[in-house]
Amino acid sequence: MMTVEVFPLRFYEESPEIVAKNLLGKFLFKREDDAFLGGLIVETEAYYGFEDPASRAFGGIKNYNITMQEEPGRVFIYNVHKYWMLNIVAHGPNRIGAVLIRALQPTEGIEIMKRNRPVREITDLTTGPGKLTLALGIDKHLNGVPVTSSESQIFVANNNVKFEIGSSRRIGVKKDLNQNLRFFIKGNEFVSTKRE
DNA sequence: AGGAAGATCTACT
DNA sequence: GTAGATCTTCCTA
Repeated sequence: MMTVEVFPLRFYEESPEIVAKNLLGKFLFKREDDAFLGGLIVETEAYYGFEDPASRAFGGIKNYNITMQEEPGRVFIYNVHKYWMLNIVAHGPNRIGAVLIRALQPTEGIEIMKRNRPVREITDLTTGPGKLTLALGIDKHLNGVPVTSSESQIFVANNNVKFEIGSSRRIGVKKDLNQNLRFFIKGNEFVSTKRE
């Protein structure tokens, strides 16, 4: 693998919306023995705290969502409909928030990921929040792990690419806020849905 | 101990 | 476009 440049904690100490956009085009890697699984982040969604009816923190801090209000730059994982959702905690001081990783463009460990989640087309491998956690072998045990160190089992690394950012309402959300909080790389074929 | 909800996915029509 | 399957967690009793 190429040289790895991770981001410091302050990269994640911004509003979820800002971090959601800043994470696009960056690498996400998960360590698997001697191999790395992962790829480019091509689709994200921002979630806030008590004021966001779609947020896991809506209704109060509980055991299972406590990570959302703790230190930014850490993994926050919860379950929905049998699948694990991968988030990265992102918020200013004394706030609550996280960024949901919705889709990856696979670049590393593709063979292993295909074993974890057999598919015919590579465009089916990690093009959805539940799909990518299965392919990368991510579950609740990674909850709280910092993505700010390349020594972590899972981390985010820098990458310099140019692209246009598209946005839309969040996917699958019953009670959404009145603004676009889903962001994706325009024209990328690994975005989970064409909806804009 | 049981019921309900959910930021999903797949397979159909 | 929609129905149904499926799991983890929370709420009430």
